[in-house]
Amino acid sequence: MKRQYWLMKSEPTAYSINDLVRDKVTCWDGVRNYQARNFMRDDMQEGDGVLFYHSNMTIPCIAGEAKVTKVGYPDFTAWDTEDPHYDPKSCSDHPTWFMVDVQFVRACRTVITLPRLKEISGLEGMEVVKRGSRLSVQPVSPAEWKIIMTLSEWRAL
DNA sequence: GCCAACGTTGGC
DNA sequence: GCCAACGTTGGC
Repeated sequence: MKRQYWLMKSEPTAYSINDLVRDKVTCWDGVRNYQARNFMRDDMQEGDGVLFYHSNMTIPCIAGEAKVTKVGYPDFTAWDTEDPHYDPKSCSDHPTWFMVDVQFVRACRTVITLPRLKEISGLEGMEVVKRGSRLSVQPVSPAEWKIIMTLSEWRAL
């Protein structure tokens, strides 16, 4: 299948691009929204591009690029009663929640802020620039991806 | 810290 | 199946 692109939100206090630099690969656990779950479970393919987005900070921003290295599989943190995202409705023989693995690709030399994204012609349709957008995993069109790749210098590590 | 927007829950 | 109440997300 043709390569697809995504934007994935993380609160940097919980998990930041620097954490991904350190870990190289991480499982994207803790998503508890059906629409976001469906993207991870049904649509994401190995090699897909990911924009790593820092949400819930003073100035939200795209902070780096990652790629999908493992397609959707059950989010086992949902079965862990100690986990903050524990969900008693999910059981291991019929999991409710799914996650993917993502691998660090490169970081923005200077992050691409949300206010800036809103000013860029061609990005008006992006989910993340829309008011009230809460979806934490969202598709990005090839055209949008291409534009965003020109908006920062990218630092491979 | 506030609050608008949104998703989920549960009573009916 | 409707919808009010509630909890959460996330920009500001």
